[in-house]
Amino acid sequence: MDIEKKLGEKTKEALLFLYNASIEKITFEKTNPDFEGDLTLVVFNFLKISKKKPEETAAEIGNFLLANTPEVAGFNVIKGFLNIVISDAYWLSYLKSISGQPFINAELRADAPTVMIEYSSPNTNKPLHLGHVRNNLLGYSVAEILKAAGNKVIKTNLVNDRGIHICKSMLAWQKWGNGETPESCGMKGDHLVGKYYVEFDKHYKKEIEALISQGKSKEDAEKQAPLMLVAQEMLFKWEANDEKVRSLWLMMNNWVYAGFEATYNMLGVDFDKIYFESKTYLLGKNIIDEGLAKGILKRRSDNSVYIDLTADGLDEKTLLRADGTSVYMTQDLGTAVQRAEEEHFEKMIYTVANEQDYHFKVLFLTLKKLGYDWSAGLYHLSYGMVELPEGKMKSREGTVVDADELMQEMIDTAAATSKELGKAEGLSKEDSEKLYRTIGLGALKYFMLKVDPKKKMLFNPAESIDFNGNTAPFIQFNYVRIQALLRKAAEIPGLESTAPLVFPVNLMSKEKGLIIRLYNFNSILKEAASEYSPALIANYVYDLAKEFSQYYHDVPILKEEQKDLILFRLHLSKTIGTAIKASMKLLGIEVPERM
RNA sequence: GAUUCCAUAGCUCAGCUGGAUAGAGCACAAGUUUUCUAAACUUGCGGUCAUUGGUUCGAAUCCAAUUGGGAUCACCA
Repeated sequence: MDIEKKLGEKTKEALLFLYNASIEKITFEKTNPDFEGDLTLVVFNFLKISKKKPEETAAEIGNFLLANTPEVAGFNVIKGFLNIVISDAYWLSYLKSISGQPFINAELRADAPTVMIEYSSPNTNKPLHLGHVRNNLLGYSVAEILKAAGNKVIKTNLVNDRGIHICKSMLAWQKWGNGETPESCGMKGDHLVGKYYVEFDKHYKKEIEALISQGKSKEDAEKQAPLMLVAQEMLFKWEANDEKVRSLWLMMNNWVYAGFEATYNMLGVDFDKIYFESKTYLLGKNIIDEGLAKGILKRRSDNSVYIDLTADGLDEKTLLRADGTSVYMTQDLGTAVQRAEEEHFEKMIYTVANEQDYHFKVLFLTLKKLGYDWSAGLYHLSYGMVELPEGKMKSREGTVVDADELMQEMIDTAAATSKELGKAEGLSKEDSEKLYRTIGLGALKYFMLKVDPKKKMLFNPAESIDFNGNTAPFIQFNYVRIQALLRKAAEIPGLESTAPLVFPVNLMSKEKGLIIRLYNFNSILKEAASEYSPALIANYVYDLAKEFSQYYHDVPILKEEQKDLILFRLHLSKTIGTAIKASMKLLGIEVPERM
């Protein structure tokens, strides 16, 4: 049984017995490392019922717990803090109970809740950049965490494959591309299409400048620039199913998909279901009609349709233009309803940057007002943007950090560092390249996931991402040390023991600390799942690896003289290795066997 | 103007649901390897938790105001 739960119940008994009072909720904290003990009960809240001094109250409860709870080995009182020492026997029995168990139970109950999580959702007019990388890693990791916490997860991607931005790339390619293809120029398809998106912008800006110098306002110039007019015409043709435009669109989008696939593969993310906006952008209009019929939506005199959310502290939101065409919100309404009809889900998570907080507030509230019960399960996983030292990344100004380039740089750095340290000696070319990928991409993923998703994060291209300290390579390194120990142990004659493990009677403080960290895994996983925060897992696994690193440094394992102790320490190390690997998997990070 | 998010060491970040002397990593300084992989370990340096006020036995944490910064408030996506 969970030791905190048990102590909580015993404490309730103590309060009833000592002070004839019942308290609903008892919580314990980790004991401050400066004091002896494992769990601490703060008794200030109980002074009202005990009517005694803090020290006295704490001592009385401590004595009760000591007398009535076999797991409690002792206690000490400092001011209002009751520091409780849990017996080594309890921690050892806990370690025994998880022996050989996987840290994550993959088996799902038949009635496991279904969670749909949408992430990535790129535009198909340019390659992925660092902002997408955060989105992808976050979405993938949250999906893994939710799975591990016992949910059935459906990963989806809503690809924005139509719209004016795509037409801009198409038009520029048509005008200045000379028929070049990814094959002919050896460029990844998404990068090639992105090149023409930038090309469009370059010429477009010149046209605007020319118009402004002719005396037009900036606003008019942007609308009247010939290139923009042609791009818009292209969009109309696309919507009218014009054959030529459609086939150009299809060809260029396919280039992009091939490029994205390569990036996704390298990042290690995947999807169960991919939606395309070209197929969903017309959805939602019927919902508008229903909403109008119910009187929830209103029509303006110019025929446009809106919902009035001013009573909820938001604004009036237009849902259909005066000409009857949809806006972004319309198709988001439609897509949500379509998904709810296709799949039963308890939760649907949208992984989208926090610049769209307002959009999702409106979306969820509108669905609620339209009477969809399932809208209560919608959640916007709003994450902070990745910023550069000079501020926000801007694709058109070329200040973006390209995803493919960054990943390659990380792998190259990993390779250079590995060679420098002589870590890759004796590995085949294939194995060493796999190792560099594992380390380089691990460093990148950990760097992005260790930060609280809600907070914006800074990336400074001038400072390379670290491989030392609080990083994935450090965690991987400690996993590797454990595997090296286990390999060596297997070669030591006579060490292999088929007899049951003999656990020591007393634990070293580092050993106890490590077992307690293992014990904490489940509650951290639970919290990470309910907070949608891979950062909690990242911090956890770093702390575990760091504590192991200290243990490894201070305590002999294979060099220990007593065979029983060697086997015990190996067993503990192996269990820690399993926990590290499982935690890293939740972050989408692999661990190597040697490095 | 309205709404909203943020502010912790030189830098990047933990510290959520109020608890003991605010923690890591990087950087900087010094040390540790005939001993299981030194991408390591140890020690030192470094803080008015933006400011002010409030609630409380107790506030980095909750509330309010102020200052500074970001985002949003389109018949854009």
